[in-house]
Amino acid sequence: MDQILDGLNSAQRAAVTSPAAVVQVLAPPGSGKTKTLTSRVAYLITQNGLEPRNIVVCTFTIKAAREMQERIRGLLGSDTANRLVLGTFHSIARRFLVRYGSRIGIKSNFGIADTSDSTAIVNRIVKRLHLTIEPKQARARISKAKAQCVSCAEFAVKHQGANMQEFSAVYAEYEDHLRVSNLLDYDDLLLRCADLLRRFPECVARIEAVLIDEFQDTNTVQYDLMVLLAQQRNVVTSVGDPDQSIYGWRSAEVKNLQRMVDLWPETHVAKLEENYRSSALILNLASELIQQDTSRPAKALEATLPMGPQPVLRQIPSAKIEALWIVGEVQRVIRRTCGMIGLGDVAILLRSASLSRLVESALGRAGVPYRMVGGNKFFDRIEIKLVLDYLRAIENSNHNEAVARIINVPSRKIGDATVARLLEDADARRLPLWKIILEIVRGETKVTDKVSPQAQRGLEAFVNVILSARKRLTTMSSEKKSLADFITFVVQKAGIQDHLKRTKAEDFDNRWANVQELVAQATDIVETAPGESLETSTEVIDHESPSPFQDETVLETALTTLLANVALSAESSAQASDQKGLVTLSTIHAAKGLEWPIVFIPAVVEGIIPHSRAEDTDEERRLLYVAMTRAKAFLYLSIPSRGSTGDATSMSTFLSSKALKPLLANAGSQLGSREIKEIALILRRECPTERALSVAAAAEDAQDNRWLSHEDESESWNDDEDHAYAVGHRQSTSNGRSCMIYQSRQGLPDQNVDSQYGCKPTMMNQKEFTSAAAAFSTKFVSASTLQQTSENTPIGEGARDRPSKKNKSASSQSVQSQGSITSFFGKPTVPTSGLASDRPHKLLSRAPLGVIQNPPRATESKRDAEAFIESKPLSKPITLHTTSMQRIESHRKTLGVKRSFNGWESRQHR
DNA sequence: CTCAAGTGCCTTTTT
DNA sequence: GGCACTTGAG
Repeated sequence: MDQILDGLNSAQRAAVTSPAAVVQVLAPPGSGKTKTLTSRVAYLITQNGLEPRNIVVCTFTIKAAREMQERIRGLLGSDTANRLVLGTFHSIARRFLVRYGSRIGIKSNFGIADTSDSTAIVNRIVKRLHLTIEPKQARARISKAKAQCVSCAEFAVKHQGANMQEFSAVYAEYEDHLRVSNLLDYDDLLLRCADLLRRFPECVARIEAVLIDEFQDTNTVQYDLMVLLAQQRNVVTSVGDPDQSIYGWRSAEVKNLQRMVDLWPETHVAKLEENYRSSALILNLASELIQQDTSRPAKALEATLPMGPQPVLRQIPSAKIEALWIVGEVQRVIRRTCGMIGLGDVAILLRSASLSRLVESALGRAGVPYRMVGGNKFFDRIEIKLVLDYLRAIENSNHNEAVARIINVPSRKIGDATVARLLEDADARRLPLWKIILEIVRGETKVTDKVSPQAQRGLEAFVNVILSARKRLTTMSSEKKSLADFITFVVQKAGIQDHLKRTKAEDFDNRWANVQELVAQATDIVETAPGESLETSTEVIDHESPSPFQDETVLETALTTLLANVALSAESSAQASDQKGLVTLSTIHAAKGLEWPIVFIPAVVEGIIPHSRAEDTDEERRLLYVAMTRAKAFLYLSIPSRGSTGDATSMSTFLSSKALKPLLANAGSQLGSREIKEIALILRRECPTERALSVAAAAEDAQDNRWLSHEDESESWNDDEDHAYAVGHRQSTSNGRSCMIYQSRQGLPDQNVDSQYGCKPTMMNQKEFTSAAAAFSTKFVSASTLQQTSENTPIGEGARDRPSKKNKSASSQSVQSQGSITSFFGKPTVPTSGLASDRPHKLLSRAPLGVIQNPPRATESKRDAEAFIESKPLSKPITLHTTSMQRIESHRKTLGVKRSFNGWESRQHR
């Protein structure tokens, strides 16, 4: 008991120990929301004697679910934690449907249609009905209707316009298609579960308490679901904060907070008002920001931590330099704090996943390992999708979308035209695609007008793959390893390895490694989704109804669970851990509920935050508020004057308020030892010794390594331009002079280099170049070495000798060791994979290397650089080229960036 | 005619 | 990376 209440403040304690059946906790950022919720769970179990397996805990993300489980494990031990019914709304709903769905006509082995499936279905319907509406919009609208519990019949009645008639037709067709295919989409999981619980309350007869995290993000179905789950005892605890409502676009209803109080008038509303996460200055800024929303009720949020370093708002010439600056600042803070702060303490939070590219590139360049959260997932990689689609087709052959996607992958000479005809036929006859294919292969249909002989052979091969896999599925032993074995079998039978070799030659190693990783983790993914208790403790739940999986082999059940967990984006526990010491890149949405000592928010610019397509400005502001309040000690906002496309931008209106100005510094703190001590206090970490700090400070000053390198070897290779060039700009560390390096494709001095940096480029041959380099007492890699390196390093080689960032090939290492400036030329993979493989490095062989000597203090460029570093406005913006994904990939390869199940690191999306 | 491969456009946020 | 569209090979 003491252990549960220990370390809670009075408000938290009041909420945790409240005798009221219904408790609504209003918990602003950093006020101990999770702590309160987990303590409440513990309290209900130990004090009120509730059974763990009769308690439902709903979160919105897998991450939150896992975190919750960890915390409860810490309080009550694994046994108890594992017995809770804990997970995302969707996963809990799925579990109920698997168990009891048969009562409302849902087969227990239903599949889950993900967004791409839904889109494909709607697409085909729209085409088939020759409608004019936009499929994507239609899909979004269906999802919205479902989230608000509007069935298609209701919708048709409510909306009578011509456009709406079309839409209702699509809605109806869509529902029909899902039903026929034995599929449920994300909204169905919730909707049908609510349906089930409404009609068969006995399914939740045993539920003694329901706890909801991030309650402000519930939509109508989820709210209904909460009420229905709790209908037996009406014991509910919700935790939320209207200020952090950022899912309005997903039909979240903040007014559910009020609905809850209206429904249960005895609700005890508990307000938490003390923040334990962020420094006082960060909190000041965030509060000031959120108060711009005048419709919002005033609210107290008190800082409990010292002031800390002032939050920074940085104006930066371009998005590219912004990325470089972020990396530089990360490294500076880490150096200055002598290891008190590490890479794992850093998060870069983005409004949209697509903003990550430049940052990734800069991190990659600097050799900083990172991981990504949000955005596209591991499971969205094309090769993973492929394997999963095979598995889905095997598990449920009615899954038209999966079948259609794999039918000609690897190529079986079945073209798009054939597939389209087959699909059309399937739709017309209301039969699954698979049945049509079977008919053709078995010769039951005359096909000459539909399918060419070669396509016929292809179909036969395809059917063979699926059928033999299915046979295997029902006959294979059901030992622990068998799921992995089964997937391996499917991959072999389908010829996926060869297919990847053929189509993804340059990246085969990576792709194949991904497939193998999926195989390796399959069992883990099935087993480690938190709180599978509804399934595992079947004996206790339900005596009268037989196990839904009665007719299936263990292996089939495992496969079904694997696919469901994948669709609900579970990650294996192995992937979830093992990510310490990496910088985190995340969307702001995915960062909710998390915290880091250092937070960067790039591109706080009109059009991005608030997003140009956002409908609700206040929600965009709350988004920025959520992002800011993730920070414990350091908060950096930045605004590039030019976006990645080079067009001018303006500061976000959220920041232009006069009230915010005095709260923001324009450059990072100097980090004197007094400040660092305060930071140690904020982070509750041990402060480095005075001595260590002064050594670090001295080293920093002596090194005076604050030059930003604008060098950009790979990005500047741009065939579309007359002057593909690369520019380096760095102060030599040993003699204090600065120099510039450039490389021109034509071997001509480059006008851009000239005007941008305000100094004359000097052309040199290789020999002159080398001696010029020596004059800077820095060794340069020679052009010939470079060429050799490139040739000796086959494309894709970097991937083979992973893991870890130390996997730079030997040649690269020797180059790197020659001095700081060589890192510019020193990465063999840059020329190697930056260029198309069929023209091996001809640009390089033609290009002379040059050094431009830059007389100390004389040039505009130097003033620019200095001004930038001293954070005075630049006299002239420096434009650099935009980057491309391919090149980022090559950086990642060079670095051996960790693959992450939850990563963008490869952003293929199907 | 069919299919494969290439080009040029676009890309908010998530279960 | 997806999608619509074009081009070239068989």
